[in-house]
Amino acid sequence: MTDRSGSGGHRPAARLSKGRPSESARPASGVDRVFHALGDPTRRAIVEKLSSEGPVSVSQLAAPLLITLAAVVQHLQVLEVSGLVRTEKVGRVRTCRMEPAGLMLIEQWVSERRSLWQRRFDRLGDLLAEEE
Amino acid sequence: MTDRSGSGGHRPAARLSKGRPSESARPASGVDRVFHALGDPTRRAIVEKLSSEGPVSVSQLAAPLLITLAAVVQHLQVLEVSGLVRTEKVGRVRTCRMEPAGLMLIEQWVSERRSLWQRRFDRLGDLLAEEE
DNA sequence: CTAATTGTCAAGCTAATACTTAAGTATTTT
DNA sequence: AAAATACTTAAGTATTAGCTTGACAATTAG
Repeated sequence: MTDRSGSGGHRPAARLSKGRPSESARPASGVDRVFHALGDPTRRAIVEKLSSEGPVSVSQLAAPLLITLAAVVQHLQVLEVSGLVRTEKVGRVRTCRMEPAGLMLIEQWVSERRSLWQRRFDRLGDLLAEEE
Repeated sequence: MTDRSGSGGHRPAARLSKGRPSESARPASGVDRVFHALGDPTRRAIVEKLSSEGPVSVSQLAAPLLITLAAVVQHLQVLEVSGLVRTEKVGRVRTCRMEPAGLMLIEQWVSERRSLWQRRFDRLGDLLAEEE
């Protein structure tokens, strides 16, 4: 999985229209995809199900969610592209499983936020100590 | 910050319309709000900026993002409700800062996913060992 | 072989959303 | 006091997206 942390490219050049801006021309990074994927409650529920109950079929995902197969397939597509889920079709059954590695980008991003913030916090502490 | 992990309540009763379902009547949990907030690249960029550069004003957030103040204010609202950001107005300037505690829900969620998955993985390992 | 099951794909529908503008308020500077 | 600055709020706009239906294909069961 290509690892391009950061939120680059979300701001295109000056826009000419008043409505919602269309998606950036810049390809989405790994982090973009993962956070986008988990930004939806249904998709989070899918990942949760796969982590706790293991590999299940598309139908088995759809049932408790009370949504159509087609809706599930759409979500799975997003999850697969993000690297959080892997699916495999054997016969007419597609089995879905969670990819734990997919969570690493999130952890890294959070970790980075923390350490950058901590660094600033510490610097402030030093400044205050200096003034005494 | 109320801590209600999990993705409950995203699936309402049988729907009567074909369009996108409207938001669940059930109140969004902390995790819902945090993931929803970070599901947007602009909001992630805001959090990144606050973590690395420290407290900045609304204007200072808007400038590099090349979006209007009003847009930033909308994003800040989402971020504040999620607990990731805190703002404070002194005079005419509103200063925004990152709340590191807001990241904990994410870490917990990811952590849970990992351990549940790992548990299943280990169980499978035991089964296979048993068969030999 | 037919019927049932599982999934796929395309198109449509409706709600959400990320931005804008415009008008206004409050504070600070000149 | 007037002008400039920083923000706020409401309403509008265009795009995205999460769901559905309908038609179809492939596999399995009877």
